[in-house]
Parts: sequence; structure tokens; C-alpha cells
Amino acid sequence: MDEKQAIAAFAALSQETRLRIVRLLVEAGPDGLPAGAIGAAMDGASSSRISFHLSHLEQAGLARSRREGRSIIYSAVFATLSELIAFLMRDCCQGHPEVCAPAVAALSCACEPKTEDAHA
Amino acid sequence: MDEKQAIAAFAALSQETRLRIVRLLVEAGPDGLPAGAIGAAMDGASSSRISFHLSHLEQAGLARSRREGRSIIYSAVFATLSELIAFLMRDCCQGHPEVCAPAVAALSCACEPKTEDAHA
DNA sequence: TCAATTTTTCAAAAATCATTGAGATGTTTC
DNA sequence: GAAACATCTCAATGATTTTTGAAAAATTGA
Repeated sequence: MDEKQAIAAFAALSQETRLRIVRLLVEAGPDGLPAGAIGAAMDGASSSRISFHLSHLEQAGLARSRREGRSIIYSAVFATLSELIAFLMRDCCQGHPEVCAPAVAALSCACEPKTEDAHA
Repeated sequence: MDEKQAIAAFAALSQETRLRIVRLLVEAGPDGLPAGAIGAAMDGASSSRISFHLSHLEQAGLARSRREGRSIIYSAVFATLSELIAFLMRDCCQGHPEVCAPAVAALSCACEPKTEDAHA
């Protein structure tokens, strides 16, 4: 991930509705959710507003879409999220392990850092 | 770090000049750099422009300032960067270890994830 | 084919953000 | 105290982003 992509991703995540959509899509997993359901989850925001934010997220590489019947299903692009975390760590760790280490340690989710020779 | 803080941090990082300033400050370490030196490093941007971006970063908790003689020295707030990474991981990992694990593995910086019982 | 459903597109209005330049503030040196 | 230095504040301007509402496209079912 280069600087441009990172900036686009940060911009996409710096808006309340979009950040909430991303969280929703991450929860939803690879199957994703139809645009309508996403809108309903966002205080029933107008369809054009949701469409705007969804295409913004897609533009930033954080979501992808596929048509299924008359619905359009959006799902999170986990690779981009992963790359964004890596970007942030690369940028922030330069000689400062005290930045990354706590973040990794604070990780109370299902992620187990692969400790077997993880120096890519 | 709550949603509001995360949004502020993402917004701060989603602007080229600010992202570059953050990188510079991270490189500079805890000693930081005077505003003038930061401006000089940014293609010699005008002082008011740099001041605007620096106070934006300070507002977002990503930088702090102290006066030293006639200079004002800015330095990175590593804790916020760390929390932002943790926020992103928390959000993105929910049941999806394949997101975090590669990011952690891709970590080619000096950060060694503390593997001794790091389940805080 | 017609009507209903789902979502997008588009243009206009509103809101927010970035840059500029002038002037103000605090600090040091003489 | 005056001059020089480093940075900030403020108002004006321009640029970008967000929201809204109306209309258009794609799909399904009768």
C-alpha cells in the first residue's frame, strides 16, 4: 500500500457513517450485506446517501460489491484493512517498538500474531 | 480510544502534508522538531499553513508541542498512534484473524510483538 | 409488457477543509 | 526598549465533501 492509497483509506474511515458501515461489513463477513440493509442499519439514511458512502468505500478499496438479484451486496475487503494496519505500523514503528508492541499486545481479538519467523 | 477520537485521527492522517509531518515526527523521536524545521521539510510551506496542520495534529492527539526558547517543538504522541492501530485491529479482527495476522507478520520494522503472555 | 423493488446517478445546496497573506504574540539579543 | 526571530491567529477565498431530492437504470414477478 502506497501513500496515496493510505490517504484514501484514512479519508474513507474518517467519516462517521462510513466508519460504521465498515464495522458493519466486517461483522457481516465475506457474505456481505445488501445496500438496503446497510442503509437500514444507519438510522435509515436515504438510499442516495448510503450509495454515496458505499461507492466512496469501494473507491478506497475498503469494500467491494456484487449484484445478486435486484440487490447489490457489499462486503469488506479484508486485505485492504490488513494493509492499512501494516502501513500504520511501518510508519509508526520506525525505531520505536514501544508504538507497535502495545497495539499488538492490546489485541484482545481472535488474532494470534504468527510468531514463527515473521520477519518478512 | 473511542469512535470520535479514531475519526479525528483518521481525518488528521488523510491529508498529505499532515501524514508526512507525522512520519517526520515519528522519525524524529521524542525530542521532536521545531515548527520551522517541519515547514522547511515540507517544501518550505508557509508558516501559517504548517501551523494550521500542526494544530490539527495536536487537536487529534497525534502530536504535542512545547516551547523551547523562541521555537515551538512538536513531537509525535506515540500512545495515540498505538491506540489507533489497536482500534483498527479491534474493528477489523472481529472473528477475522486473517486480517490482523498478515499485518502483524508484514511488520518489517523494529517491533517485536511481545510474545510472552501478551493477552492483556 | 407493466408495476414494484432496489439501487444508482445527477445537480443543487450546505457544510467543511485548506491555503493565503496580513498582522499579532511571545522570545531573545543588543 | 527596539530590532530580529519564530510562530500563531484571523479573515477571506477557493476547493472539496456531504446531503438532499428527483429522476434514471437494472431486475423480478404478475
